[in-house]
Amino acid sequence: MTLKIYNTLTRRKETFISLEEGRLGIYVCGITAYDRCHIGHARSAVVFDVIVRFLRKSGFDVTFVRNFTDIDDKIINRAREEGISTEELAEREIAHFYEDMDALGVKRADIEPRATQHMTEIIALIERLIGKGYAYESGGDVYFSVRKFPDYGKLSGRDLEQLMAGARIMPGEKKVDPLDFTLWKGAKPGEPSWKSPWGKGRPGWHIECSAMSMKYLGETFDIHGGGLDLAFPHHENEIAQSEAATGKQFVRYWVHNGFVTIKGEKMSKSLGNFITIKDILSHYHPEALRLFLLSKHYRSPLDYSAESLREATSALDRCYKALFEAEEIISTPVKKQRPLPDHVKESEAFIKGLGERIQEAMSDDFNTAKALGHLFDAVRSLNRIIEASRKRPSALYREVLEGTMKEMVGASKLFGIVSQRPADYIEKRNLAALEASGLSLLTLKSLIEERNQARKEKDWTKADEIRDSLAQKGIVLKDTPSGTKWSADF
RNA sequence: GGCGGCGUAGCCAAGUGGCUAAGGCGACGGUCUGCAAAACCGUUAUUCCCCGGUUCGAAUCCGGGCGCCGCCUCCA
Repeated sequence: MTLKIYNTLTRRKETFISLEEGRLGIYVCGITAYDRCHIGHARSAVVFDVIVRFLRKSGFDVTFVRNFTDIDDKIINRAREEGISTEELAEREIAHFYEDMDALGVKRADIEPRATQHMTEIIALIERLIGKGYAYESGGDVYFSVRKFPDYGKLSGRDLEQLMAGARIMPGEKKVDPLDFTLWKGAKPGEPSWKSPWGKGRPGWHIECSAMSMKYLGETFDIHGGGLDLAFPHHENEIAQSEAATGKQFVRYWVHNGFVTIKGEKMSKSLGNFITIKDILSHYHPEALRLFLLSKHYRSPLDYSAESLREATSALDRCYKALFEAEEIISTPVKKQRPLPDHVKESEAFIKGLGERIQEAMSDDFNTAKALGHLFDAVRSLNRIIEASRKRPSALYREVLEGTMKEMVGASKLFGIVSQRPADYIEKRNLAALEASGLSLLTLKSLIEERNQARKEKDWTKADEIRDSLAQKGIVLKDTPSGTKWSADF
């Protein structure tokens, strides 16, 4: 199946062809380690996590690189505010990042390079640019001469004259041209610094990504990703640095994810309207967050609200509930070998095609929203099979349910959802509800017993009173043929 | 101001020239139930922001409006 990817560079959906057959390299800009991650970071992480899973599932041998920026102005300022070293701060925030990513089920990249561990490569790249006349040293700083790189602006679609209008030379900068950007910053007293041919200093933000991506993936590689806000100037500058140095195309496909907004506005550190991953996960299941983040196409803006997370939770519940019911039926012995109705066979065949439909949707520029729609179609079909097996049990359902469940759980792996055992998911929710209700399991059971006694005596008023009072505490009762069951209010 | 994107049901969201406009959340009716819950079945956009145009045919392409958002400064 051909894979189509929207390439920011060409502004078109293109057929993806890897540089080397069966293998590909992907580099995604990681975080600057100075603060906790918010949902915007979660979106980027989850989107590329799913993209990498999909590429691997499609048969590619993927090398996935995601960096950490562990030295820059923000880190220096924040460390100073907190009275700790930049290393301590970066170390702490990288640990926080892993904590969040592990909770979210985002897999580690194959290589996770840090800027401070690649000074040799960074300095070598800057020297190469100076040697070729694309960069110049000025009073301990090194700058890139934007005007010497004719392709500048090709990614973000701007020309130099437009950029001139907004360009300024900040106090303390020693640029020749306001458009030029920093490759190396001379150290001010008290700042962390590394030795270089231009004196002590530290790298600019853009050069580290060029140096590290090319080190691990080669001078030309397949995919470079990141948030849409990085397209300009960060990625534009990466192209300029890398292509000026090598004379080769830097990246073949540029993939940018859209923003998470809140009340329609971009969520960002600078606006202060962000919600951290940690905060969200204290209220919602990590898989509900993943489902929410994947519910819309990765390039579109995605508006966060508590309501949207609740909806995602309901949708996730729907998946788990269906699988849980299916497991229950499987574990209930049935002797009769009644033949299965045609509609059950149709549903079974339909579910068996799920993986293929998801593959197709994902092959069209990673259309997770469409793919998830297919998953929910399968949930409905599974529920139909469950319904039928409840009406007319047959031992033959066992194999049907096992096969369809396996297909659905297997397909969901791509999205990193439904990864728990359904019984565990349901039980965890139920126990949480029980705890929140303030009742003990014993009390709850005796209340259910009391109600069933009332039901036997057809004292509906009393039975309903008990049920209503439990419902108010978040415990829902269901009277099923196999007895009364309690659960959280899903 | 320059560049880019978006506007599909009550809400979220796929679909970007032709089969009944996916799916989720919610609401309503039915089956089940003592009544419920869950699940299933059905209903919930004769129409895709508005106005023109191209076409045998447009939510989808083109032109013009209106509205919203992003980038142009650090930001996933």
